[in-house]
Amino acid sequence: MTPKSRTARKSARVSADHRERSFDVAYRKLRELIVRGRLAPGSRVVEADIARRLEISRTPVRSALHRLQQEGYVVAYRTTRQARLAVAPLTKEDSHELYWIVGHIEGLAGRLLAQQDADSRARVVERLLAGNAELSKLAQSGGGDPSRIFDLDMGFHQVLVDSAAGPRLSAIHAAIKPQTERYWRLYASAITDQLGKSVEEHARIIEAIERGDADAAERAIQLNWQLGAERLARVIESLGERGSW
Amino acid sequence: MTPKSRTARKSARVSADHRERSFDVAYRKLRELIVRGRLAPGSRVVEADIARRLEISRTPVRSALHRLQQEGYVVAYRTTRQARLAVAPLTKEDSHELYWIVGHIEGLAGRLLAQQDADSRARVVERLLAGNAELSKLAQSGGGDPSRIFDLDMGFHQVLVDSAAGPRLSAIHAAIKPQTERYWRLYASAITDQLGKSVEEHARIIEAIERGDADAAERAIQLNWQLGAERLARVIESLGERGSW
DNA sequence: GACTCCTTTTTTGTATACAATCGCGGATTC
DNA sequence: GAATCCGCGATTGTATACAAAAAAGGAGTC
Repeated sequence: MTPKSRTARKSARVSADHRERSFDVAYRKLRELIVRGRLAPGSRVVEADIARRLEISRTPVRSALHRLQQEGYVVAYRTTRQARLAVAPLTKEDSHELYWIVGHIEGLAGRLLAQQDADSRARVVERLLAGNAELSKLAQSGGGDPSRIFDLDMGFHQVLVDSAAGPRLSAIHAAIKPQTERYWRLYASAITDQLGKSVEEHARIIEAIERGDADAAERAIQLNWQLGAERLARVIESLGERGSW
Repeated sequence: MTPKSRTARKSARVSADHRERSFDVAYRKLRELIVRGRLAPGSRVVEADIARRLEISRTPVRSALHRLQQEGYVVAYRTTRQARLAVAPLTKEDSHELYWIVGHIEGLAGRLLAQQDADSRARVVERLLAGNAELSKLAQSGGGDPSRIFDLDMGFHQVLVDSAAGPRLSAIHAAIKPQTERYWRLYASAITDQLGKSVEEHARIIEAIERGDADAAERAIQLNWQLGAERLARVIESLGERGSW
């Protein structure tokens, strides 16, 4: 019964014949569970449990877990012949490494973007300005729900990468960047307080891209993430590590 | 018969009870086949074929292929419900993106290294100097077999990463860096001609690390890879793309 | 009570069966 | 001859059975 009774397939979507591979479903759902914190940092991950929970067999779950492990959402301990997996803990050291890596990856994308021709840059700059203006509004009004802020910030960085990065850079960014959301969520309230600073940093990024200054663009993006890591570290320091175990 | 007759296991290594998971064996062997060019760039990769060739079942082969795909050794086309895999082609654009990414990843490691205390740095510098001296000797004598040169160069970069990078940075580097070997091998003769330049660039990296100048160290490492990409691009230009299809 | 040894249970890794999908070639039609 | 459709072999994705390994528990000993 567990793995979706096979006869009941005709009842699936008729029009959008768009059946996703269970592998992808498992990956997406698991990643979401981890990022949203519904799977606690440090907690064991057992293939059979996940399979039951998602109502699929262990096979696609295993594939998804392998990928999540390689990307860093899940870590293995006792890595002898049989691996035991756990949700990656959230620590100050890890957040530091993670933010610096993302800063460098995105910084490289920004460099490539700043090297594009003026027309392409202008189109991107327009979109970046629009997004950052929204953020600025929320920063000044003080309120605004965290998830909206997060979406806007994510959009900003996504535009950077999408408009300049090649397949490799995009893939690395797509694999790593979402992990910053785990830290963001954990300390959301404290971070959104300092939203104004981030908006200001974004403005400098946009300026550098607009005038086609690749070095400056890269440095500005790195600085944004570097300062973000410092802000996060201070919050972690004052609140204590919530997710190490 | 194909998947290793199960009864014949007692005959395996008696002392070193170190049975590697077939998953890991498959990953290692496949990666080696691709890097050494024994699986041609652009050629189809069929699970069952690999399984037969390695004398294991499709299950571990699939796991290995998933990982290789995520790392970029293998690419998927027709990515609808059924993926079809092929060995990643070697192109000028890809080499450019790859080298820049590696330069940034290693550059970050170099930055961290330059920030360590003077004692740690001195120990690392010593190892780097030794390796680079060997390279310099080979560069001046002109001869020297390419694989020795490659090993020395790889060792140099490996020391950089191992002595400073955290788990995430190390993992990314370990996944991506070996792919540069594919390009190296393809144009080995032309590259080794210019070995002297690379040795000189390494020397600047070592200097920066020695005096603890993080910015300079990072820039020097990036420059080494950036110039490497340019040297490679010139060679590809003159010889034509050998592995695109 | 702490330790060791052994048994039982849980969990992972591998092989294999089967179903869904894809791709290619050949037959058919105009 | 070119285009279209059909059907069959090739290939991938999923489920499941089983074996190896690790962990958990329990009896016995000191």
